[in-house]
Amino acid sequence: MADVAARAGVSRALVSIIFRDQPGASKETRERVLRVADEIGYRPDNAARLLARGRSRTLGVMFTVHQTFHTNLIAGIYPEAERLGYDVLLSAATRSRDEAKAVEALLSHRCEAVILLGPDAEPGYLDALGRRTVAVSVSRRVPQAHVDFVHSAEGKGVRQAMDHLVELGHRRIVHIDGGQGPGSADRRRAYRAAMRRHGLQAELRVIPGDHTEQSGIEAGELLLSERDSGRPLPTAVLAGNDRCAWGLLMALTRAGIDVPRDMSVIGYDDSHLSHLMPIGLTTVRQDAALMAEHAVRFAVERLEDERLEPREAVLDPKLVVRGTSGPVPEASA
Amino acid sequence: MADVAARAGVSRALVSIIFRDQPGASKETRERVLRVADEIGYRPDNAARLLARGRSRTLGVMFTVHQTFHTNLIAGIYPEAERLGYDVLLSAATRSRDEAKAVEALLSHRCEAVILLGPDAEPGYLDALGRRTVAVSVSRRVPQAHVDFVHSAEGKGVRQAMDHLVELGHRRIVHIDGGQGPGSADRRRAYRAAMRRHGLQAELRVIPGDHTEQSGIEAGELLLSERDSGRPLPTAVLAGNDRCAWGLLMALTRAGIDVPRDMSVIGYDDSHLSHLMPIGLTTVRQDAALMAEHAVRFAVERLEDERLEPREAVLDPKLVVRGTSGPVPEASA
DNA sequence: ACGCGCTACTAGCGCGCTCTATTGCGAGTA
DNA sequence: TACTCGCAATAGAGCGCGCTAGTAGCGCGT
Repeated sequence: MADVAARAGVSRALVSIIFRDQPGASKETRERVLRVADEIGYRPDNAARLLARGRSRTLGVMFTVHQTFHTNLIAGIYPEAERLGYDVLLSAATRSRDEAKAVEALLSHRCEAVILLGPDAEPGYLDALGRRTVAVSVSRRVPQAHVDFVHSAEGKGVRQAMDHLVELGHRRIVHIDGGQGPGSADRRRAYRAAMRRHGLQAELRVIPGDHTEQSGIEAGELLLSERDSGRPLPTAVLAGNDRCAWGLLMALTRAGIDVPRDMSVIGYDDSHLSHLMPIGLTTVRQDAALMAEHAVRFAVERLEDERLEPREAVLDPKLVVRGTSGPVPEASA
Repeated sequence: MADVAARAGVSRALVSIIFRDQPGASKETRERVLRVADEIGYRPDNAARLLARGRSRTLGVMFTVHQTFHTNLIAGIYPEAERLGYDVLLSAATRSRDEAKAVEALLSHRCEAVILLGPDAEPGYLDALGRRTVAVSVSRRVPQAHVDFVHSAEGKGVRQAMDHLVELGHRRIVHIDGGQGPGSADRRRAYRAAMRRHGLQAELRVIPGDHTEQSGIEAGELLLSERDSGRPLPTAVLAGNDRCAWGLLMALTRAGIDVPRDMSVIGYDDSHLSHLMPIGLTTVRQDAALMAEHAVRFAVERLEDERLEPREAVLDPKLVVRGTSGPVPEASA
């Protein structure tokens, strides 16, 4: 920076002003300085900036490798952060690197706030973290922790999906559970409520699973083996998420079950998987871009007004009807 | 830090020494300082450290959202970097944020080197970047650029896969291409060479595609529609990668084609997708952990010895035989 | 008595930048 | 002429740390 100043015949302070796009420099000087900087390849050093500013204007994002939905969120976080003048730093939690470690890395790089994508940490940790810094939890609600929450109204999404299936004449509707995954508890509860509301409590059935393709495959194999021993297949399945639905479809297709003719399948997330099958997966869309936008806004607003208390955003998901849901099979109608 | 020093009754310098785990402080003082620091919640500020040190000991990693293989690499980068005493910062390229932008973010945060996972940028840019800083390209080879390369011997992997298929009696082997994707050109070339070597040049066929499930589905539909107009199906397909293989399997299974009875399918990457089908996907494993390790080592070694020239690591991939490859169908034998 | 080497600790500069306060200067006003 | 005003530009402190060059104290041998 000093070099640039010397070469352009101005003070370092003026160079600083120019690189911060602040008023206080004439057009000509501005251009000259920028040109000189370009010539000698000068680029402002962020670390020093942060240090001098006291504020880093940087948001940290903790995510989990292998979670497809997280990548959608990340894609949505960048533009919103940029719009609000914040920088974004990413840190991944992996098998050998737990969430706390990923968060520490962010904090030590002076992130002013952390956005946690589907955190799996215990409530006590989240609460402590939320009191030490501004934290936002996406996709996971932990009411007792001092952090913002952004998630979708799981209940509403499930209800829409269930209403859709019932309207198509389905009665034997099974739910494959998402286990400990974010939102699963709410989805399970909403499934149960919907079954009761439609007078189908006798048909209610939850198959344990998790948010992986593997659990969909296993659930499918379970259902198929049951069919072989006489129990009728359900006419519709509400999967815990898209990956699970995808695994289920795999198992069904292999067994010659035609979806949606013989069975309807509904996923959850509207991830990129949904578009893969030629017929498309009927699923519940969680608007990742909107969730990301809220998460960033919550963080930034709390940073800029310390008195603000953590808030909660519950976004409405939307049923996206594609090819894997259809009327109930003739035989069962 | 000054607070800690005051509270512990020592100088700032000593606190600094203790937090850097350097010799020069007695056991008792060390413990006392650490205890005090813990009490007032002090944690060293990385940004200031970097600034003062001149060296950041931080590696930047640019990756692309939605690339499953990248997440495996990331998981492998962390432990190796930690082992060598380096910190890791992640920056994602998305639809609205190109690679250059992601790299700039890393550089402005004082990363000493950047590791580019499957970069898609043009050679000129890579070369310029490689001269400005230490850069490592993983999965993509751009010989004319001044950067290290880590990739796997695509040719060897393809050859193993082809030998495996030929040994099983296959002759009509089609390759679905990976388009511009990293490694595709080599894989395509190796496929051609293998076909010729086995005297199958007459059967040689490359279907254009890319590294997505969608392209696998489309290729599958193409093959099926050709069958309907009389052209026999290939007995085996070598897909551009696992995602493509997965899409192909989807299309085939839907059409009642049994894999591997009617057709063999081989993927590439050994991503987590490979384990999803009950029978498992025969694929070529690229050892992500090993690639990550090499990438980190290349970067670090070049950082610590400026005279070092960029190097290239070509890792041997390994064919993993699972359930989607089998002997050629009776009728075609 | 002296120097010597060792450990435990400290003073204080500087990393590259931001920011507040201040100066210089030409134009507008009374 | 004397003044205020506004703009362009600058001086200089300081952000939180690392690091070099020290100092103080102590046991040792001569």
